[in-house]
Amino acid sequence: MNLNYDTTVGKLREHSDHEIFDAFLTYFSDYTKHQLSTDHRKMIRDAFKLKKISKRQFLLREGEVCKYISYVVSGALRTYSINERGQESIIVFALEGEWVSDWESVNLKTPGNYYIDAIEDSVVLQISPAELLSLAEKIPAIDQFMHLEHGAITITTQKRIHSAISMSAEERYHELLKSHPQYFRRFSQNMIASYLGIKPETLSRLRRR
Amino acid sequence: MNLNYDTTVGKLREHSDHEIFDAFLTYFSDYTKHQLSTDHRKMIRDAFKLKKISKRQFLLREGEVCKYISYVVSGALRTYSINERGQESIIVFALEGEWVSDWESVNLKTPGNYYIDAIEDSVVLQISPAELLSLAEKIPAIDQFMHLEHGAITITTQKRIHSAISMSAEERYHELLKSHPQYFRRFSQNMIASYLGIKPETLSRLRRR
DNA sequence: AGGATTTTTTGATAAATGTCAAAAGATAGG
DNA sequence: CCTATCTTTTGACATTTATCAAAAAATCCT
Repeated sequence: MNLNYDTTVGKLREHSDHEIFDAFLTYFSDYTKHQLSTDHRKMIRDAFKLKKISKRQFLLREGEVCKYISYVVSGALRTYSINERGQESIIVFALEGEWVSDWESVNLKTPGNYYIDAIEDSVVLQISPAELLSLAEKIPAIDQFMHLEHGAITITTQKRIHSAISMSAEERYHELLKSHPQYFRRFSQNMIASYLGIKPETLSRLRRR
Repeated sequence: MNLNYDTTVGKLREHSDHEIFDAFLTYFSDYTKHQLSTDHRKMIRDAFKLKKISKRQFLLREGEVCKYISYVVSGALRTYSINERGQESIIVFALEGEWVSDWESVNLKTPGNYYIDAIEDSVVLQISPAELLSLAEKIPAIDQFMHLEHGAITITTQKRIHSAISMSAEERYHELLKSHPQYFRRFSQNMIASYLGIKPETLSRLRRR
């Protein structure tokens, strides 16, 4: 469906596909403290689809049914919506080591309301929820990994909801500075504002203080 | 630690503990389409602790380490925080069939920032995350149940974040009316306002239109 | 039922944030 | 290196939401 940018984007050639999968497998066998048999490693390799996307390329558009959950190997992506007035709101940033998807669309198989695109040239590993569940049934490490990941995602979202409903724009800004200083290095202020749910002008004024 | 209100709250006597567990087991063997062996049913019964709490009683206070994940059998609870200015913000409502916990505290075993209390007389089934994981390892139905529940929770929180950062108070109010009309029947406007992240006065004014 | 308590509404005003327009500054690509 | 484009800042003003106080309405308790 999307072009494969391998041939045009030099940076994406830095690591071979083999090295990427290897790093991924090592990462999460460490994470779960399970040994992975050669057999299991092969099953995992076969189940995930490696995808390289360049800056501004889309993984998903509004109205499409989201087919995959994507693990970010490198780079940065965002999930965002655009409302009737043309206003963009960034729901999540996904950096290396994080998962991204339109969770409603991918679970319910309904057309989604979100766009997902790459903020930087990125590499992701994609898998459908059904395949992931089936892997989890066969490979305990994957099963455990999913439980752990879910726990981590739930913590993050609980915090985000808390800050969105209980803090002023200024407090949210300061909290984000503390909790995610990387965001300010990697993303434009327009994007930070959109993530905080405020206008770029407001963010600019908060910063002046 | 907490008093058991069985003897004082008539309403809580409507169902015997046995009936409650039975309904719970049936509910989720239906949900997961797995048959539960007598053995597995017993293991689940033993792992979950039934707790009856009356209106305004706390399941968790700020500063405590949250020990349990609670499945709401009947009634309604809320998770909320109180900031420096004494301002209450409701992070989630949990009705029958939903799970409630301070996810950060319970997963990281750190003192939490939230209160959890009962809005109505309620019955919950409690289990520690460690025990739940260990059950999941032994009982496929539980394992599958957790994966499904996590999926559902992720959908809900994604929606909540979206509405919190991309909508005005008025839009959030109308959305909540559509998505959760039960809330308006069961909870005071003070609580609805706190859930929407606005003042009760503002909610009252939105309603007038 | 009746008084106490809590919740909801209303009004006047203040504070926070948004809107629109334009300038200044930064960045990307030829 | 220069121009076109995009991002950030600033200003004037509009709108939304909060704050504080008090009245009205609903609910709780005995």
